[in-house]
This record gives sequence, structure tokens and C-alpha cells, in this order.
Amino acid sequence: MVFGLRTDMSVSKTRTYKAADERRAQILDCALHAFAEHGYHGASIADVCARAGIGRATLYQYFRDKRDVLVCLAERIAVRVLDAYQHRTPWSLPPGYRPTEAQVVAFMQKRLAEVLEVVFEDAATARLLLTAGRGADGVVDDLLGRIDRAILGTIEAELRVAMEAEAIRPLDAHFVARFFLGGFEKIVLSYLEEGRPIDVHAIAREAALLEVCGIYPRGDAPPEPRH
Amino acid sequence: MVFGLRTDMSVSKTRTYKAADERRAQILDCALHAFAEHGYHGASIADVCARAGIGRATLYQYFRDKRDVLVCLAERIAVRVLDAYQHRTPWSLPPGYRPTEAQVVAFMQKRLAEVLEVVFEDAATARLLLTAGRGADGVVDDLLGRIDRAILGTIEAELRVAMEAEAIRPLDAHFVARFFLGGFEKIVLSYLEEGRPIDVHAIAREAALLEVCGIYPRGDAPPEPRH
Amino acid sequence: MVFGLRTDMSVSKTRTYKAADERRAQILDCALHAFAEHGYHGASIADVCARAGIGRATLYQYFRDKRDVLVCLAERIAVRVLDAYQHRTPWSLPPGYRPTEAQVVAFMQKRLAEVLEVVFEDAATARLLLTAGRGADGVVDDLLGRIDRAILGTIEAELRVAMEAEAIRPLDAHFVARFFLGGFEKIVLSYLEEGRPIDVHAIAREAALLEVCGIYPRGDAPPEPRH
Amino acid sequence: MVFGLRTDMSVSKTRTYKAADERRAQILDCALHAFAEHGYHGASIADVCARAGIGRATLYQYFRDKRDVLVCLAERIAVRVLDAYQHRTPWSLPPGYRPTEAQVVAFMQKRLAEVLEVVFEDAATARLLLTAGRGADGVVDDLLGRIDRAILGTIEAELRVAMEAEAIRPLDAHFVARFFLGGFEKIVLSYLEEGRPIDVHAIAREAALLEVCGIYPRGDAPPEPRH
DNA sequence: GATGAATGAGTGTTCATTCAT
DNA sequence: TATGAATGAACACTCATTCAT
Repeated sequence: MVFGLRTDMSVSKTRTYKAADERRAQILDCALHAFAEHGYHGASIADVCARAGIGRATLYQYFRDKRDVLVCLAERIAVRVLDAYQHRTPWSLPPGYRPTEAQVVAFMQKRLAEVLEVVFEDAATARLLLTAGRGADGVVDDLLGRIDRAILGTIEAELRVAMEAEAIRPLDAHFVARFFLGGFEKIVLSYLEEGRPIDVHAIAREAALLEVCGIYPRGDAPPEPRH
Repeated sequence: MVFGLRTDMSVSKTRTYKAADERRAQILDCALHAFAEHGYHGASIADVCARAGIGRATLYQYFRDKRDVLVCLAERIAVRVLDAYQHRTPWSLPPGYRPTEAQVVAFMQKRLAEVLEVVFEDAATARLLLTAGRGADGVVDDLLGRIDRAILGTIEAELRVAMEAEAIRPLDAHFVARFFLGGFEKIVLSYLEEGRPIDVHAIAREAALLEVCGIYPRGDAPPEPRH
Repeated sequence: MVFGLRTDMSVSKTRTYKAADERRAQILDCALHAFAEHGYHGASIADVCARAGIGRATLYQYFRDKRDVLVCLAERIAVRVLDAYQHRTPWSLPPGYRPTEAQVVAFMQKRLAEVLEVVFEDAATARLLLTAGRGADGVVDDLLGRIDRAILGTIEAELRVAMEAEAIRPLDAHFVARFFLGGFEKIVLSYLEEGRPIDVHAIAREAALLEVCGIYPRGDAPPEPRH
Repeated sequence: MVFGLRTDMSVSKTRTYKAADERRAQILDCALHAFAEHGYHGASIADVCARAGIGRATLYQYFRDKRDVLVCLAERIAVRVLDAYQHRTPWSLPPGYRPTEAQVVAFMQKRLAEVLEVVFEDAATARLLLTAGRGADGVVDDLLGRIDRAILGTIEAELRVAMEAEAIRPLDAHFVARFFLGGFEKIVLSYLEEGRPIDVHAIAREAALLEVCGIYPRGDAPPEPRH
């Protein structure tokens, strides 16, 4: 025939059956990647369902609506991230002990690595938290904001403890916590966007050094202004 | 409801005429606020035009499509922000001069304030740059990314100059620039989200101190570890 | 009018369900009539869907866009028309046999009727092919053009065969094929436009006679120019 | 600057003033070409005005609306075409004279060429008549239809005269007139679409021969069926 | 439990046309 | 006369969501 007719034989017709919990988890996984790739608004329900190999209507047996998918996703992530954050190596200073600068750096480096490893466990999650989920929806913003504030609160609390122990100088903990977290996020984002391979420990070392020491030179022999 | 009652009697029917340049600028202003408030996808053309008090079709005499509005907006912002960034007080160190820590802090505080004042000039712009415009569209992402990289490049270059002058310690300029900018952005965002009144100079002071000195205490009398 | 009164109470609210193939065919049928009646540009998607008694979005589950509807329609017609054209009674002349004028006329009449019956099977199709689809869209024009050329090619080939068999006089087959087809089309159009009842066989007879004999008188007793 | 801003310096700002008649004619010319190129629906008012180098609003000082442009255009064409058709070399047969086949062919060839030369005077007109204007609008269809019927009427009348003079065989003049005109139009169209150079006289010769003699061979020595 | 089929409510966009200068 | 500016009314199209099986 001269005129080609459309024939679409490639779509598999077989249904797949799964236990409810599995399906739910699978849908969330697919949604995570879809949202991470195209953003919440850019990813369509059809997109998510295609990845999961299910019909569009099926999704609605597990989630109330599109937003619900994102909310549940955010909740799942929140649990993981907060859990990781809270199980980090705690400040455990003998009262009255005053650590050296090098000790503080080493200590922070370890703690940072613990968190970074969780966040970087998968890039899609990081992307969702930092980019795709932002400004998506009031409720989700709230949830992401809560995660944010929880982490910030943890950092703040630590800083206050350290201040009281005089392990660090007096500072505005609220401010510093935000500044640090923002710095981290930007680093993570830049890695994500550049698609570079990530050396978590190198990042942690650099960040810890920066946070602890700042950029001004110091040393055993503090430099004298030359007149 | 069978009977639809037109409730909005306040809309004037009279056309308003304006010079093309004015209209264009006005539309961009309205779009800025609409996008900042609801995000790029969340804000509709109707929304933007309602704010401007014009018919929807009018917008299309000035912009090719919705994306074009965002692109032009981003361009307008880019010009302003980059301009401000590039006209900051430059590092002007007498060759071989080695500033004290306090001098460096004071100097950076001044420079930071110069940029922050531009970004905070209006909250909507900040919100667009940091939230609403992200992930909205490939082209805009590119543009925002270019702004980002331009600022980062400037910071990096400054850090390298300062390093060579030994005004700051050796460090990974690429990394540090990102970390700083990320910190700033997070601070700005937190102010935006909390709707708090902003004391630009206080922020600048705090940030400069943090960047320069880090969190570890130091002083004329460096603290001794008390076992 | 402040109060909008919904006047169209006759529209049923109940969904109708159909197998995909049926729906698709039904939509094509409705589109055919809508396009034939108002032209491709003049007919709206809403128009087509209203005829089919479906929501506007439903159409887009079967066709990519409005153009796709026309393309598929053209394809469907193309198959039918070309099929009919190619299965016509073939020239089957014993080699060396030289048919009389009357035989050629009778033969062509039969062949013409076979095609005309297909084209006239429904007036809407004819109208689409000859009027509504023309100049509507580059792709469709291509397709209609291909149908056109396919038919023309068939006619040309036949003419060449007949010429070689000396059943007809030597002529420019390319030219004659176009002239004949154009003549047919105009006749068809005039019937469509006048809404006259159509006697396919009468048309075929007349056309065959004209094609074969031309308008100049001839006969057993060829007329003598008087003086 | 890194970010290119749009600057459109190329549009000339100078107004052009013209006498009303000139302007009107100029607009019609531009409309002719615009319609011929993109079809009536496909060509926009903006398109027409851009060709004429005038503002869109200016057009409405000369024509009521878009349709009016096409109507006036069609009227202008109608005058020209009908005029040409009616001033053709008339049948001027001495009563009772019976021309030979060759004479009829030569005569018709001459008359055909006279019309073809007018139609082909410019391709845009031909395209408008045969393609772009079809199905555009009820009123315009009427007008084009009137042109069509006028030409057909002329042909019919001639055929009837010739029949009475027994210069041609008895036939259904209504039918034959349509068939001939359709044939012509198709030939013209094929030339237009293929963009081929046109030899009007060759076309006229071929068409005349076909119309007069048909495709069946004839001659001084009528061929005998060889059983 | 799973899904193909169907859709309402909305979006961005176009374009012929009008208004004020 | 000429036009830049403005727009209503339409349109094609999308997508999250629901229904019937």
C-alpha cells in the first residue's frame, strides 16, 4: 500500500498484579524519578504511570490525587532524611573539654559525611528536595519546609551546645545554621547539575574546614601586617 | 446553579492606552509579581493581564508567548543583578599589603551589603530568582544558570586574587564560591518565607564574619585545650 | 444580559462507552461530515465532537491533533478510492484485436461507473476530496496530491496500453489523463453543489462518449462539407 | 553584555500616503498574492498589510472586513475574466456551412488560447480562483460560483449554436461544458503546482484536439476490426 | 485489583477588528 | 489619512480525574 496506516502493536496488553504495599512503593519510586526529571508540574500522571507500567486509573486507587503522591513521597523522604540526621554521631564532649581546631574540623567532617551519604544515596531524591518540589504546591511546600526546619533546628541546637561548651565562638546560631545548610545545598545542586562524580568525603572535608576556619589565614605563626 | 451571576462589577470597560515601552515594562512588573506569588506554572496569563488591567491578547503584542515573558523578565533581572555585582567596590590592595582579619571582615561586609541591597530591592525579584523561576523552563533555567555562573565566576575570581595576595588562606575557590552563594541564598529565602523585616547590614556583617573567620574561636589569646 | 440562562437542556449528561475502534471510526465519520459542510478550517473540534456526542477531550485520545483527524480521514479515503480504482475491470485485449468505437465506449463506461460509484458512495467524501480538504494543510495536501497522482498514474498507464494496442489514437497521455480527471471532478462538484440526484450510469455513459468520440460528428456516412 | 536584548531597528517608521484609489488597488494586489500563497484562511490581515507596507487598521478604511477584501478581489477578477471570455473570437459560421474537423480544431484552439492567456496572465489569480478561494466563505463561494456559471453558460451557449449548425454532434451541452472547463482547470492547476513553464498554445492545441476528436482513432481509412 | 474509556475545566494563543490620536 | 495600541471571541489542546467493567 502506498499510504501507511498506523499500527501500534508494541504496547503490552498483559496486566500485572501486585500486593498493595508493593504497588504503592513502586508508584512512589516512579513518581520520584518523574518529578526529579521534569519537576512536579512538568511530570504528568501519565508519565508516572507509564514508568510503573500501569494504567492511569490505577494510581488513583493508591493516592487521592497528584498532590497526594508528592506529599507521600515527601513524607517518605522526610522520614529517611530526618532519621539519618538524628542518628548522626552526636556531640559528646566531656564537660569542660576544649577541643582543638583540628579536632573540631575532623569531627564535623565525619558528621557531614554521614548526612551527605544519605542525601546522595540517590540523586533523584536530592533533586526533588532541592529543585523539583519547590514552589510546587502549598501543602508540599509546607512539608518540605518542615523537613528544612527540622534539619535547621538540629544544626542550631548543636551550635548552641557547642557554644555553651565554648568549642566554638559566640555566634547567631539561627543565621549560621541557615548559611551552612544553604551552602551544602548549593554544592549538592552544582554536582547534580554538572552530573559530576561525587566524592562525598572530599566535599565534607572542604566544607568542614570552611565552616570551622573561615577563609582568613591563621596558623602557629599568625602573619604580621607588613606595616 | 443554573443562573450565573456576574459578581465582578468593578472591572472598568474603558481601554487604557500607553506607550509601548511603558506597557511592556508594566506587563513585566505584573508578571514578576504573579510569577513570584504562584510560580511560573501556577500563574496564568489571565492572572498577569488582570494585574495589568489589560486584555489577554494585549500581552501577546509585546511577548511571543508565556515563556518569552519569563525570559525577558530574567534578562531584565540579569542586567540589574550582574551590573550591581560588577560595580561593587573592587579589591584594591596595595601590592604586598597584608590586611588584618578585621579589615577583611569590614571590607567583605561592605561588598556583601552592596549586592544584597540590589537583590532585596524587591522581594518578588528575589523570589523569582530563587524559587519561582527554577525548573520552569529549559531556556529560563539556562538564563538563570548563566546569572548564577556569572556571579559565581566573579566570586571565584575575587577569591583567587585574594589568595594570591595571601589576604586569605589557600582554598578551593570553585567550592568556596558555591558554598558562600548558597549560604546567601538560603538566608535570603528564609527572610522571604518568614516575611521578616530585613536588616541588610546586619546580615552582611554576620555573613562576612562567618565567611572570614569560620566558627572556631580565635583571638589574641588562643584558647588552650583544658585537657 | 446579567443572567446567563442555560438554554441547552437536551444534552444528555450520561457518558457513552464504545470500543476504541468504533469510537475512532465514528469520530472520523463525524469529522468527515463536519469538514465537508464547513471546510476544514471552518469546522471546529467542538463541532465534530458534538456530532459524535462526546466531550472534546475524548477526540484527543484517538487523534494527535486536528490535522491528524484530517490526515487519518484522507488515509481512510485514499485506501478506499485507490482500492476501487485498482480493482476496476482491466483492459484485457486479445493481442492484435482492434475494438470498434462502440466497444471502447461501452468498455470505458463500465470502468467509469465502477469508480464513480465509490466516489459517490457518499457525497461528503467527494466534497472533502474536491473542496474541503484542498489547501487546508501541507501534509493533507500532500496526501490528497498523492491520491490524485495515483489515480492519474493509473489513467495514464491505461491510456499508454491502449495506445500501444492502437485501440486509441496517439496522444499525450499525461495531458489527457489530467484533462479527463478534471472533467470528472467538475461534474461531480456540480452535482454536489446543485444537490441534484445522481444517475451514475448516465454520467458514465456521457463521459465515456465524450472522451472516446469528442464533439465532432462522425458516422458511417461522414458528413460532407457542403460546397 | 552577556545577555542580548532585543532590538528591532529594521522597521521603517515613515508613513506613506497615497490616493484612495491607488491604495485600494494596492491592497487588493497584496491580498491577491497573500491569498494565493496561503489560502484565504491561511493568510492573515497582518500578512496582507505587511505586504502593502501599511498598518493593519488602514485596511479597514478601504474594506469593511476581511471577507470584503476577498469579495472585491473576486469582483475585480470576475470583470477581467468575463470580459476576456466574452470578447473571444465568436463563432461566425456562414449559415449552412459545415466546417471540417481540422477547421473546428483550429478554431477552438484559437479561442482556448485567448482565454488561457488571460487566466495565465498571472498565476496568483489562477490559484485564487481554483484553489485559495474555494470553500472560503459562503458569499465568496457564491461570487466565484457566479463566475464559474457565467463561463459555463458561455460555453454551453456556444455548444448549442454549434450543434444547431451541425458543426458538432448532438450532445448534452450542460454536461460537456462542465467537463471541458473541469479539464482545463485541472491542467492549469497541474502547471501551477508543478511550477512548470507554460506553453499556452501547446495546451490549447492539445485540448482542442481532445475535445473535438476524442481518443478514438479515425481517419480517411477507418480501421477494420481484424476479427 | 486493574484498567480502557471518557471528560470538565482550564490554558495559552490567534486574529479580525475597533478605538484614540 | 494613517496608525499604534488594545481587545473580545474564539480555538486547539492538555491533564488530572472519574466511571463502568
